[in-house]
Amino acid sequence: MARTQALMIEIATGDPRPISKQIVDGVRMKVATGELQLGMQLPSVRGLAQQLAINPNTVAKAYAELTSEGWLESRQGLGLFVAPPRQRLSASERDKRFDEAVNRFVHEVVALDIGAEQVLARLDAELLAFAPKKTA
Amino acid sequence: MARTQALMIEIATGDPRPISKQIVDGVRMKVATGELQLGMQLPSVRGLAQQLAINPNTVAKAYAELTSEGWLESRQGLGLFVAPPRQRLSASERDKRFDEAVNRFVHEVVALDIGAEQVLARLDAELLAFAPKKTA
Amino acid sequence: MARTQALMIEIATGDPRPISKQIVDGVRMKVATGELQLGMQLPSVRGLAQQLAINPNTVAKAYAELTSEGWLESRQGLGLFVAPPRQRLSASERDKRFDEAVNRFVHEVVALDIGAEQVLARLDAELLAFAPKKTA
Amino acid sequence: MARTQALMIEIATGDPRPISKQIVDGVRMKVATGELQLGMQLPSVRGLAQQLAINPNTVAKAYAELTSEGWLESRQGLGLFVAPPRQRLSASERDKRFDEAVNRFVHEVVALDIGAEQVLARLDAELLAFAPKKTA
DNA sequence: GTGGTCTAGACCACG
DNA sequence: GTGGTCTAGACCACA
Repeated sequence: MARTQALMIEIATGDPRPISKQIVDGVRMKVATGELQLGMQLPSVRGLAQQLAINPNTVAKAYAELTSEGWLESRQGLGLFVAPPRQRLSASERDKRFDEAVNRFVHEVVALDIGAEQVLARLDAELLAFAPKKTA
Repeated sequence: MARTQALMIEIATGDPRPISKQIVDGVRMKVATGELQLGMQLPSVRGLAQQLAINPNTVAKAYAELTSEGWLESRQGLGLFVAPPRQRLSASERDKRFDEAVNRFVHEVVALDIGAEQVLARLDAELLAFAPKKTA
Repeated sequence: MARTQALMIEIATGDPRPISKQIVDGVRMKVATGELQLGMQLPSVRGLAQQLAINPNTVAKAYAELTSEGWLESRQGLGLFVAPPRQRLSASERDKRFDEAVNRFVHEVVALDIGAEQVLARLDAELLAFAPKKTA
Repeated sequence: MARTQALMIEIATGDPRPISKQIVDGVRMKVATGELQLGMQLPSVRGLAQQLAINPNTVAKAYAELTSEGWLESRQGLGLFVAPPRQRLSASERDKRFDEAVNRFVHEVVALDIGAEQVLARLDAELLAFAPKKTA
């Protein structure tokens, strides 16, 4: 019950992020937006590796990270599934990471000399795209 | 007022960015905010390296990147100075980097499961702090 | 400053835990007991791998897990160091994991038909050995 | 009173233990606490497999392990029954498993940075709940 | 079939 | 020198 059709994860060769991180980000995104819902099965390590034409170990590494972060859970011999959401980080840790992310982003944007209005408008649009969260 | 007093750049050991990038970001930030103004001289490679207790090669590499990007210019035998503002990046390059920054930031925020309103409010405040740009 | 002498981590072939997990547990233990103190450098990936006669990737995997858990932090090109302690898990997550650990342990002990007094005495001794925490 | 009503063993999808081990642990627990008493019959392999919606092979494997450990005994053509209590494990085997369990538990608790007093108090309560052992 | 671990060896960025 | 990533291929436990 609850199988994924294809799970269109894309990896871009030009992307500076390592492949495994792209997979992690992609899956995390799809779970956050509800495209991947609670209990859904993910493509197999070997399957996704073949689909993306990369080494299975790379996929396994990404899945392992997602599992240790609590996004996925493995059922022995069956595969990996979207795990029930739970609060994994302490409030202080979340705040710290949020601060870091904001700082880095502001640095970059200021360095590019882009107006505040433009930045906010863009982010408003991007973030609203993630408003419809898990329907479960 | 053509000399810098100290150039308080800070290196954080916990920061995931390489040290050279921290320097580049820091200088770019200070130029963008006007803390480092046109014509001001930067600390010498050896001086800053000693002040930060890091390898001079690392400082040199950062300065080289800033120079090639047009933020600084070297005057033979005198040292490095803040360069006159010119179009440092092509429009397409700026857009590309902006897209990347936005993408990375959105990814991180989604991963932390922080609401769009909170993100926008925070960024609004942070960006306004940089409104008084270059006095040039 | 603050180098490790040898860091006697031991891996037992008879141990059912995978090698990388043994390393993770060992380091975590030494940090928790203060044997490895804040800012101390860990043996290099290649060095520890050679010392334990295992593959460097296995050490790297263990170190990566410890880093993502917040026990260690890497300084580019320099090595890995004990990170400042911070609260990484939410209270609810901690409680959940504690419950799981207690449950599993009680299951095992009951299955072995070992008296409660004996269990408590043993644990009392084991846990007190970790009383002298970080002197920093 | 030689028949079990249902044998409420529960399988948790999030549990890191393999399903077969969950069954073994569950049955061992129920025998140890006296919920399953001497001579009681266990549900059939197929029945339990259907009830838990898992592969019959998995149940068979768990029953085989329990039988080989002396918790259950099969009566040809009748089914599996709780075996009379005998020394199921040698003293050295018991000690070995106890050591392992203690070690694993201490590792986990240390990793969660939970105080010794809290751990002991909790275990004290949990273990006392199992004081009324086998009525046999 | 599934995921998990380990080995071996390569290449990269950083200092 | 340091850690980080990726590939290739092997072996294991589990269902």
